[in-house]
Amino acid sequence: MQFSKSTDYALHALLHLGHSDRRNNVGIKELSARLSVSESYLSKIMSKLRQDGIVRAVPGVNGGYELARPAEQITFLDVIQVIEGRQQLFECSNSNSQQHQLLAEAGAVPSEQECPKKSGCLVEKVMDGAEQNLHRYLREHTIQSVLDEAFKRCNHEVNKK
Amino acid sequence: MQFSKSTDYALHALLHLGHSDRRNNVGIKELSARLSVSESYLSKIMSKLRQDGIVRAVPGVNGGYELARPAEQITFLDVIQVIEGRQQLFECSNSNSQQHQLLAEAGAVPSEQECPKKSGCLVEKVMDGAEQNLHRYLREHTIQSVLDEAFKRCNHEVNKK
DNA sequence: TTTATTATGGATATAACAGATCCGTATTAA
DNA sequence: TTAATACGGATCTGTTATATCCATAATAAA
Ligand code: SF4
Ligand code: SF4
Repeated sequence: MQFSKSTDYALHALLHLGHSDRRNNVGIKELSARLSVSESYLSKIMSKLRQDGIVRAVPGVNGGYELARPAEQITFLDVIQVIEGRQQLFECSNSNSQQHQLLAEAGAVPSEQECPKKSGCLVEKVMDGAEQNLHRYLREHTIQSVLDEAFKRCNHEVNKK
Repeated sequence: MQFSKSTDYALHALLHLGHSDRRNNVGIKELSARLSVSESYLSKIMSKLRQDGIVRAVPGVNGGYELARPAEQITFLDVIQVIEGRQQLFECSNSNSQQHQLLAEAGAVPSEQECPKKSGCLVEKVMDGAEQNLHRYLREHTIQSVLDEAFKRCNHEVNKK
C-alpha cells in the first residue's frame, strides 16, 4: 500500500509549473530534465492531468503545459485521485458469502441474513471512515500551500544571515 | 492504492476468531469455509499473522488458531501492517536529482542545495502527516470494537420486535 | 508408540499492474 | 510551409498479488 512513482512525478511536475508560471507553457523537455524522468513516461502522466482538467496543454512551437487553475485550487487529493484512480481503499470481495453472517450471529439473532447487510457493513464503516479522514487531510494541502511554505522557510534562512 | 484481498481475509479471519473464542483452536478448514477462500492461501496469511504475534497456532488433532492477545488489543493498523508491510505511504524516489531545488529556488536563496534537504522535505511532510493521521484512526479501531458494535446493533434489532 | 490430524514453508504458476520506451500522428505558432 | 511540440497506440519488462500443490514437521489422541 504505497503511492506510485507516477504520483511522485505528478506532484513534482505541478510544483514546478506552479513555481514558474511567470512565463507560461513549460515544455515536457524542461519538466523531464528537472525530474530526471523520460519524456515519454512523463508525457503520459501529463496527459492524465490534462484529461482531468488539472493542466492545460498546447502543442507547437513554444508550446507546453500550464496549470489550468490557480495552484491553491489544486489539492493533493486531486492529484492523487487522477493518478491512482478513485477506487475505494477497501472493497469487500465476498459480501454474498457466509462470511458476514459472522457479524450477524454475534447477537444470536434469529434473522441472520438481515443484520449486517452490505450497506451497513461494520468493516466497511471503519475503512470508509479511514478513507474520509485521509481525504479530508489531503484536501487541505495544495500545490500552493507547499510553495508558500518553501518560500517562508527560505525567507527565514535569509533573515538568519 | 487499495488494500489487498489478503487484508480483507485477515480481518475477517480475526473477526471470526474473536467471535468464537469460547471453544479455542479454530482450524484452517473452518476458517476457509467461512471466508470462501482456499485453505492453502488462507494458511499463508495466518502464518504471517502468527509470525507477527497476532495469533497462536497449534498443529495436530484438534489444533488450529486462536488470538494471541485480547481482541481489544488487536487494531486495524496492526493487521494492515502485517499484511501490507510497513513501507511509508510516500517515498521520494529522486532526492538527489535537481528536482527538489525547485523548492529551494522558490525563495531565490543563494545556497540552493541547503534549503529543502531530504530531512526537511515539504512534500514528504505533507504525506507523512497524512500517514500519521491515517494510522491514528486505524489504531482506534480494533477487532473487539467491531464485534461490540455488531452485538449492539443486533440487540437493538431484537428490542424493536 | 502409533496414527490421524493439522499447521508450515518451499516451489511454482498465473494474471494483473507499474514502469518505461518507441513511433507515427495531430496540432499549433512562427 | 515548417519546425516544434503534445498525443495516443502498441509493446516490453519486471514486480507483485493471488493462488495452488506437496513434502515435512509437530501435536494430540488412541
Ligand atoms: S461483513 Fe462487510 S466486508 Fe465482511 S463480507 Fe460482509 S459486507 Fe463484506
Ligand atoms: S522535494 Fe522532497 S520529495 Fe521532492 S525530490 Fe526533494 S526530497 Fe524528494
